[in-house]
Amino acid sequence: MAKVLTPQSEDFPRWYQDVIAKAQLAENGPAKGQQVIRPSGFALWERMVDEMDERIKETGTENASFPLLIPESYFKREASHVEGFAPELWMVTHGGGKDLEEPLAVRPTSETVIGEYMSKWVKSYRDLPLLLNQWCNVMRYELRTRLFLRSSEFLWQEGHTVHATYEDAHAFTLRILHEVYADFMESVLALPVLRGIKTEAERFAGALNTFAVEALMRDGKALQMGTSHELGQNFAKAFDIQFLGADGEQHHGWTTSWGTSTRMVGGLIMGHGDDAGLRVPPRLAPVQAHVMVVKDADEVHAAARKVYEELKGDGVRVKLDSRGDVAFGRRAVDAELKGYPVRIEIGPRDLKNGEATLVSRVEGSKETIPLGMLAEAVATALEAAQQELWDEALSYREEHTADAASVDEAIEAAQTGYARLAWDLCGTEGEAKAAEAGVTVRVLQRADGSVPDSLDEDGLIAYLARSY
RNA sequence: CGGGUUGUGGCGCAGCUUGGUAGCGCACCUCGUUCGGGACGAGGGGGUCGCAGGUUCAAAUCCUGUCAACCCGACCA
Repeated sequence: MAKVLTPQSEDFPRWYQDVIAKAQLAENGPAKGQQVIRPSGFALWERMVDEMDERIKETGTENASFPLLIPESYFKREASHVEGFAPELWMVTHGGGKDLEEPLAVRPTSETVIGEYMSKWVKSYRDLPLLLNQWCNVMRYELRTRLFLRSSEFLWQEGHTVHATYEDAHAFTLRILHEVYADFMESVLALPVLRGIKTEAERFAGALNTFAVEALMRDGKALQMGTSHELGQNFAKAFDIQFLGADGEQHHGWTTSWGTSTRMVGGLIMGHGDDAGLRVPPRLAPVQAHVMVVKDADEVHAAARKVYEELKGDGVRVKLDSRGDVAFGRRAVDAELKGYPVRIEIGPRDLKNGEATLVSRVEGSKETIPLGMLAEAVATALEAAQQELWDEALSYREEHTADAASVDEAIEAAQTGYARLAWDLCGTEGEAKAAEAGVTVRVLQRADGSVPDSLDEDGLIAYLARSY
């Protein structure tokens, strides 16, 4: 097999850049920190959007769209929010050739504009809960950028809700974390995630609590894949989101916000990719089966077309590669770079025996299958690939999680993965010390692995790691 | 803000010391032979050498200035 990429073991960041370039996923934009997402990369994102949107709607949340430009004054209404985001804001100061009376911020997140409208729309407890989501782009000024992981503009989904009580808001924050985010990442992306609560240092600006899901990449570094915040009444007070309760009194609402972004594409690449390129789990894959004409001959084209139609009819996302002017090896390497889960090679040799060759990207295996049994074999292979990716990622995480008895031990263990350390033995001082060594507390969990309701609980366990 | 490095076809680079017709690999185009793991041959297209000025018969090359990017440090989180 030709060496197409820098091996992961040699230089992981270089490997990451290589895959993105060679699989034609994305490239840098004209200005610093921008990214251009190419069709191959965007197809992955579109599939994520489809799956996520379905789960979001399942919670009763509806999609809407709010303005890209937000009056600067809105940001100033919530003190810690503006403080947290000020360094990352892009401001628009001119329009129509004139100075604007009030600068407009390019949204880095939309709590403030949406809060303004929630205030208008919520009058009665009967209006609650108000469950909104928008798919959009946001901009944050960034110095150190990496494609998909950190860029000055990115695509995401941001949910914003108002509830009548703390309990309802809290439960919804966790419902999103479990039923939308963790479920999508584990069952579709085949990436096991740690669910937990963020420390004060890592909390969203203006939130009461931030919950997150974290995945471990194949270089032992963690990646925050999604966050869900309970905002308490902070934004409700800043934006006057009040409702008349059944008791006849005015009450401030309890709000939440939650988001996932194109960063998940980076997580997919680094969570499953190998030295031959991407490995895309079948449930996500924009192309699940790649039907490849091996030899440029009429009967081969006809047979491949037939297989393509049959699989398509079965609901498989299938792509027919009938290019006769590109050598087999190059086409095979391309398919591996892009991580298509299964490939069906059809050539004269196969046809003579009434067979096709089924190649699994994940396992690297090849087997010949009678044409009549191909549909069934493809379905089986897709299921196996999904399971195999999950199993690999899970055992990788297990092998790269170590218990530590002190901050120093945790820093040491975090060089290769997660370090588990009793939060009592760490604390904010230990967290600061670890941060100096490039190690951060990713999430806190209860001893039984469940998600704490707040940081006040006793006996919490910290997961420390290096991270992106 | 300080120190360092680098700017040459789309990408990666050589050429600069010692001025003299801008080159190489990949990619791209055409034709042919190929096509079961990044094919081969022949031919071809594409570059104001970051920008400005200077020295010289002649500057990618020497000199001055300038801009930009990257790395290290500091600052911030």
